Amino acid sequence: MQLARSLLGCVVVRVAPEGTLTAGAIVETEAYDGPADLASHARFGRTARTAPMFGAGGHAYVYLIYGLHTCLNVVSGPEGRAGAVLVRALAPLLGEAVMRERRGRPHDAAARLAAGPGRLTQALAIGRELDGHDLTLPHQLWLAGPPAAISRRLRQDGIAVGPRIGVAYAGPRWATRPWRFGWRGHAALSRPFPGAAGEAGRGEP
DNA sequence: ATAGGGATTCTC
DNA sequence: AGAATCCCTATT
Repeated sequence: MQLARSLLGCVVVRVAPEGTLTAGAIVETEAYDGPADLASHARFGRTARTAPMFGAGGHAYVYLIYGLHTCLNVVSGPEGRAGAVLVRALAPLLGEAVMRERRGRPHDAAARLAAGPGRLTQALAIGRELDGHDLTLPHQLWLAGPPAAISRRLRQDGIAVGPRIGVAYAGPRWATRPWRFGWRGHAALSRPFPGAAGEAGRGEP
């Protein structure tokens, strides 16, 4: 959970094989724990797919969801201890035009280009070939610490906390755990946080 | 071998 | 509200 919080404001840098550079600041994350966490892919123990989750921290865990979308995770903790943070949304910093072209949606607002785990990986051209990739080295895909200006703005706006998305199957105990973190009020959030100002749910009688 | 389901997104 | 889509997991 510490990692999920501290990743907010950090910059994801991607250099695609063609040399195309894209980058964005993380505005939303979700924490997933080890085998005890019934919402985590680690709940079945170590398998071929989830092996990176059990590996050394600072590496990527990239998987395919719903047969169509790719999700990027940052592995946490020491080797042997499963855990990862899903990166759910980025605020674009570099390569907006490239992201828009990759998304194939010319009319999308800049802040929406990487708002959501699937959109994010599409905008940065992150595929399963990067599964297990070391994110601490400046090669292909890596993480940079939060720039001072971004860090300052994040501090001013605050961090919103809420339950994780799409994990109802894990049962109430795990589905309601407040392990989703976001830059409060940011336009690049994948969706609003419950109780967050500015966007209410359905009207209440 | 095969069935069931999903850390999503877009359109109707 | 519902489809698209395919890999992973579990079961036979």
